[in-house]
Amino acid sequence: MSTSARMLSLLSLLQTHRYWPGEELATRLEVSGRTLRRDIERLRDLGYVVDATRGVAGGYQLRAGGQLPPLVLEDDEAVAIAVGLRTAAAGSVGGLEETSVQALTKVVALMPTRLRRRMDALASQTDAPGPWSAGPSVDARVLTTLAQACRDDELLELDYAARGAEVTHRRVEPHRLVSLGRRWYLVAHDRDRHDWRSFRVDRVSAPVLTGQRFRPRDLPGGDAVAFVEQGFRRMPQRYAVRVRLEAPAATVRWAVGHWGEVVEDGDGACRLEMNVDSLQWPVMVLAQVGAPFVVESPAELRDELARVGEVLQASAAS
Amino acid sequence: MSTSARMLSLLSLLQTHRYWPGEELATRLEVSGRTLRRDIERLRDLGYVVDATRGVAGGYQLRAGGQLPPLVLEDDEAVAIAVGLRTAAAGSVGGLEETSVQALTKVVALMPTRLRRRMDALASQTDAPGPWSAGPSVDARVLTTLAQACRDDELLELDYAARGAEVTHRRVEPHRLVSLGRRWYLVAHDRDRHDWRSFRVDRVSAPVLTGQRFRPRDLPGGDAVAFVEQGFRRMPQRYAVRVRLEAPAATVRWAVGHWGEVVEDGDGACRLEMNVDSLQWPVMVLAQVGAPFVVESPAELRDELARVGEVLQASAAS
DNA sequence: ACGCAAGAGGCCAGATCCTGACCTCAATGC
DNA sequence: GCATTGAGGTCAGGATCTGGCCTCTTGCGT
Repeated sequence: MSTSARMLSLLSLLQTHRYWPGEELATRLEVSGRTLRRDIERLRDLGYVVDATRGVAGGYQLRAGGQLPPLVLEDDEAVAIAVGLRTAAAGSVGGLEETSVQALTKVVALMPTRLRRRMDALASQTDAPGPWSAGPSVDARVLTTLAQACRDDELLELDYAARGAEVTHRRVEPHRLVSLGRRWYLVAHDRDRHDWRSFRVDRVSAPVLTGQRFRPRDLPGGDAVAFVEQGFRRMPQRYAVRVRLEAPAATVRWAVGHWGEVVEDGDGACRLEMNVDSLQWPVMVLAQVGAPFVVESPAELRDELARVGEVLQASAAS
Repeated sequence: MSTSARMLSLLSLLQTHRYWPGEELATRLEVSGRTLRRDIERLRDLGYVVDATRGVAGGYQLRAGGQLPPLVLEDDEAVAIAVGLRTAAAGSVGGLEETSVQALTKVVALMPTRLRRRMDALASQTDAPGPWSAGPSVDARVLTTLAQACRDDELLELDYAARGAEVTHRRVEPHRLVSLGRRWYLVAHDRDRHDWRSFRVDRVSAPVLTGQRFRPRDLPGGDAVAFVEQGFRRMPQRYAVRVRLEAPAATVRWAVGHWGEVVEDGDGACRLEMNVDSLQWPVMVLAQVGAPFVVESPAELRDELARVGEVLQASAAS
C-alpha cells in the first residue's frame, strides 16, 4: 500500500474507535512500529491532534483540533447524514437551509448508487413528517441537482409546471437557490425566453445536468433574494394570520416553533403572526395552546375554527 | 508539501467544485502537470472515480463511485450536518436514531471548539421545534458523550436525577444507548450499586469521560432493548389513546406522522392508536384532521377535547 | 477538414523520502 | 522497581517521486 493510501486508512481507523494500541495499528497497516510512529507524526504535521497514552494499555487517539479532518463515513452514517440534512434543508431548522443544501449536494454527489437508493427509500418514509411541513415537499434529488448546477455553472434542462399552466420544458442557466418562507426557489436565466425567471423548486421535475458549462451572467440588481421577493408581489395572497391570545408569549412560542412571530402584548397575553398557505397549521397551534384568543384576521380562520371546534365538541360528547 | 498532504488537498479541491482544469489544480498544489496527472491516477487507484474531459475547457471531476471518499467539509457544512443529525437523533426520522447518534458522535468528537460552540448556539435556537417533540429534549452533547463512552468502553461519571428523587452521582460502565419511543436510554452497569441499570438520557447531566477503560461485561439476557422495556413495566401508565375516525387512513397517517399506528377500519374510516405522555399531541392531530371521530380511550382525552373545542368555538365567535 | 487545447501516459535521470532495524529515553500502572 | 508502551535519533539501502520531454488521443471551434 502506498503512503497516502495508508494515511487515509489510518485516519479512518482513528475515527472509528477512540483508542488504538500502536501495535494493532501497525499490524493492520502492515508496517513496522517505527513507521507507524512516523505516520502519526505526519498526521500531526498535517494539523490533526493525535493524543497518545503511554504505559500499559496505552494507545493513540484522534481528538478535536484546530481543523476538522476529512470524515471517513460508514455507509449507514452517510445515509443518516443525508437524511438529516434533507430535513434541515426543508426548513426545519431555520437559517441553515442554504448551508444544508450545500453540504447535502456535496454528500449526495459522491454517494454510491446503493447508498442513494437507501436514502431515497428512507426519504419516502419520512416524507410525511406531519402537518407542520405545510405545502408540497421538495425532492432532495431535485434540490441537490439544482444546487450542483448552480455551483458548477452548468446548463440545466428541466420541466416546470407554472401555476395553473401545463408543464413546459426549459433550458436555463442556473444562478442561485433561494430559501424563502419554507419554500425553495431557483433563480435562473431562461435561455429560450431570454430573461431572468424564478422557479419554485417543488414545481420543477426531471432536472438534468447537461454537462455543458456557461459563463455566468450578472443578475440585474444582483440580489437573488430580492428578485424572488419581487415576484411575490404579483402572486395571490396567502393567509396573513393575526391572533391575540390570552396566554404567555413563551407558551405560544413553544407551540408555534419558529414558523410564526410571537410578541408580548400586555399582561400574560401575546400576539401571534403567521403567514401560511393553509389554515391547518394555525388551527393546530391554537388548539394546542388551548387558551382563549381573538382572531383579527383572516375571516376564513374564524370559520375554520368554528367548524373544527364543533367537530371536537360533538365527537367528544359521543 | 508532502505527497499525502497533497492528496488530501486534491480530494478537498475536487469536492468543492465540479470541474477543475488540470492546470489550475497543478498551480494550486504547486506541482507540475505531469505530477498532477500522477496524483489523479493515484486517486483512481484508491478507488475513487475521477472523470476527465478532454479538449478545450476540459477538466477533472470527482464522481460518485463504489465508495464514499473521505468528506472534506467546510465549517458551515460541518455545523449543518451536526444540527441535522441532532434532530434526526431526536427521533424526527424514525429507525435512524441510532445511526444518527453514531455519526453525530464521530463528527462532534472531531469538531474544533469554535464549531462546537456554533452548533450549540444553533441548537438552542431549534430546541423548541414545536409541540410534537413532546417531553424534555435531549442534549446533543450529553448524547454524544454517552455514545462515545459506549463505543470506547470508557468508564463514565454522571449525575442522575431519578424520578422524584434528588440528583445522585454515579460511576457506570456504559453498555449501550437505546432509542425507544422518542426517548433515549443508557444501559449501563452501575459500579457502586453493582447492578445493571437503565438511565433516561434526558435526566443525565454533566457526564464525564474518565479516560479509564474497562473490560465489557455481558448484559444478562443480552438484549439491551428488552432490558429497557422491562423497566417500563414498573413505570406509571401513560395515556393509551384509541380513537376511531371518519376519515381515510391516509389522511390521518399524514397528520400523525409516524408517532402513532393507523389502521383501516371499514369504508373511509380508520382507527388511531397512540401512546403518549401528554394529551396535547392527540388533540392537535384530531383538530388537524377535522373529521368526526369517537374516543374509545382515555376518558381524559374526551374532557380535554370538549374543553379545547369550546375555547375554539367561543374564541372564533368573538 | 484542420488545428488547437487539454488529458493520458511511456521513459529517464536525479533527487527525495521512506522503511526497518537498532538503540536510548520517558511515562504509566502494577 | 519493573514491564509495557510511546518518542525519537541514526543509518543504509531501496523504493518512490518529480520534472522534463516526448507521442497519442479526444473534443471543440474555426
